[in-house]
Amino acid sequence: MTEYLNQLNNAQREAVEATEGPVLVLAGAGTGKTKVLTTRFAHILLSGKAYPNQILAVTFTNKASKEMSERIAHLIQQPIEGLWLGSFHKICAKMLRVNAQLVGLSSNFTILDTDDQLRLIKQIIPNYLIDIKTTPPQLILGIIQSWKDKGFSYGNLAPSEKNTSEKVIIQEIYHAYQIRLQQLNACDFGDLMLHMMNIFNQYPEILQKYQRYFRYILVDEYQDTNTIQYLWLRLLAQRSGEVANICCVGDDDQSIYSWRGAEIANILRFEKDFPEAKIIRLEENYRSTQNILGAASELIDHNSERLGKTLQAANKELQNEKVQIASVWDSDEESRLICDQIIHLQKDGYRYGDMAILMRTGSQTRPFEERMITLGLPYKIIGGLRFYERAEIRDAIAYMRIVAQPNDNLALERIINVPRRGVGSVALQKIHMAARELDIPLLQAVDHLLINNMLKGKIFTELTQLMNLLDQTRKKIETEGHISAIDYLLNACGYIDMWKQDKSIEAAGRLENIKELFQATAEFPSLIEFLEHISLIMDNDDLSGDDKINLMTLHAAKGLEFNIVFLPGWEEGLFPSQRTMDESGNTGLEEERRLAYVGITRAKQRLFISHAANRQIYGQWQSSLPSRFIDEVSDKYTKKTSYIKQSQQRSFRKNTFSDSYSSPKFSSPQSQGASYSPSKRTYSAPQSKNIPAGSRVFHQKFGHGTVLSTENNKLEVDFDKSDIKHVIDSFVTLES
DNA sequence: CGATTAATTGTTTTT
DNA sequence: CAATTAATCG
Repeated sequence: MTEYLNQLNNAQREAVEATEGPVLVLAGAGTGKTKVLTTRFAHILLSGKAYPNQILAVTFTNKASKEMSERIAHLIQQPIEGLWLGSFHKICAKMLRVNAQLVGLSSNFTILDTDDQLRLIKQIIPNYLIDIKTTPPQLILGIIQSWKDKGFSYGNLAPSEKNTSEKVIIQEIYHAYQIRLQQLNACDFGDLMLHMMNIFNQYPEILQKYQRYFRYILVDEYQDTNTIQYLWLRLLAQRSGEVANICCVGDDDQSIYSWRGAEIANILRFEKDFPEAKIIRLEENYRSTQNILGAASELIDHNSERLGKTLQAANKELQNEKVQIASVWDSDEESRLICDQIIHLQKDGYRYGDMAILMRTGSQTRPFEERMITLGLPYKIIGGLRFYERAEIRDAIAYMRIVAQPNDNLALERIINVPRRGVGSVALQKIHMAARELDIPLLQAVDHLLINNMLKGKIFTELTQLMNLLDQTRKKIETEGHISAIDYLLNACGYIDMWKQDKSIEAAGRLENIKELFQATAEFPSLIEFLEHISLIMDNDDLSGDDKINLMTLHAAKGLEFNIVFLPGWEEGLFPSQRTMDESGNTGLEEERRLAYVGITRAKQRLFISHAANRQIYGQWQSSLPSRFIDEVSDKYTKKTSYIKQSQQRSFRKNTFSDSYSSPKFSSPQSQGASYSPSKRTYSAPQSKNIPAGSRVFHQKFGHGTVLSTENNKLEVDFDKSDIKHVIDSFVTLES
């Protein structure tokens, strides 16, 4: 029965068994944080201390909560339902659906995405005396967002927050914005938390209900909680006259979201809020080799504001393998070097899926993508442009929204002229006027204008057709289900055709994405439930699975681990980012350093860091110095190699980073399967084929071109929109 | 109204 | 340099 406890070390076991009272677990990288959380959850259940729905477990990402629920189900040997397990926002949304009327919303409120928020702000701004040049809508939205993160409604803004004349005006915009949201029966991400906080404060009986309900509270990634999340947790945990059973797990060295309002101070404040709190440190690292861990520790030691931990490596393998640090001439050399190394390691038996390239910014993926396409290496980009943020997906979702909720004005605005229906700003203005005069939603206003013959010609026919289509779709949902109804709508309204006729390279990928969206829809019983789901979710990154090299930002890599990790672009200005240092000075620098620490500690066996002396920024070549982080790690754990001379002399050779490693030799099969789609941005090598010189071919990345010559499976192609390039034949399709 | 063209502006990081 | 946005013309 308690078999699962034997799998833990002493500190872990202590953290699991200390179920009563407040507990703070300081869990270093790779010390089994998730294991502790899930085992603790299972332990509470299996020892009969609480029912599944009496435990509140908050994580930061949906991905993390998904993993947690899977692992818990595995531990207790049965699937569990009705859990209060999810991201802060998801749990707040769940609570708010029940209590919506208390803040003037009905329970089917919409959750707006950034796009909608911005559109709303832009509509409001003209009524206020504010210069869009100096304070763009983005900035205004950002300030409102940060106020929400700190728990300020427009009415109770702290005086210190309105220290400039602009901010006083923005406060008024904030007010107007909230009024508009209420009219739309909508709220934004920040509101999910803020509304619940206000409800808790205004209606103590509701707060008490939840306090009594949740007998145990578990919090993951505690170092990344922002002020309002902290206040929310504290309200739920601090019952009067009782000691709360709250357990927070975090690592102050891995706090990398302060730009989003996260407060490391929360983790330091824990002891003050819960004086009798038990603090448990997990310091035994099961992930990385000693050299990797040593380098990480040395680096993070340069930070001053930390609680301090000493990580011990449990892994005694590969002791001679040092962290490789390479200097190269430019970013092209860098991607070449890393890709060569990847090929090498793959031949030595490592899987592509065990390797990752982690970088500071999303745009750094480009040179790697290009290199990998030419070499035929399979890769996938995790994060990047989020699936649900793509234009075609948002359009399709807007159609679903207007079907599900006819008064969703923002959705209508998005699709009313997509595909083109001749509705421009003038016609839209007319609809807006009618809606305002009669105090009705936009869709009704359209109806009104149509009935009274106030729209002419093309617009009249097109909009009449659209309105009929929407009605038909709503009926079809009843008879045929939402999937075929939506499918019908998108085809009949010409949206699908619009992309079919689009001759740009991305169009095919976009259609594929819409197909994928339908698949996702199918997993939900109703349209409403699907829409609720997507407004909160971001996890389209089906991590495991295919054997592909992982490309992602350092932020996206948090919580993951890989056998082989490459960290390119360690240059002053890029990493640490100049912008962060300008904006937040030393605090910013320390956060960058934590980001570097997160990057290093992702690696289990081998770690490669590199910097280029020259890099293209805004199309301009700029020379840059090695990152200061490189100097902060001593030779004890690292081996530095410069490739600069060779590369300049163009006598660059393969077998690059290290020639001294040894690993098992066995061939692993080349992965095959899915094809390259530009918007999904994953890629694997297809079968090779015979293409004679002179053929016209199409390349997913470079477009159309003529084959000049062939050599084995390599083609020399003169691309119409680009210059002559060498590509592998399997990346190209033959045209008639 | 919409399509073409000129100008400008920017690259963190995400629930 | 590319991608988005504003401006202009048809």
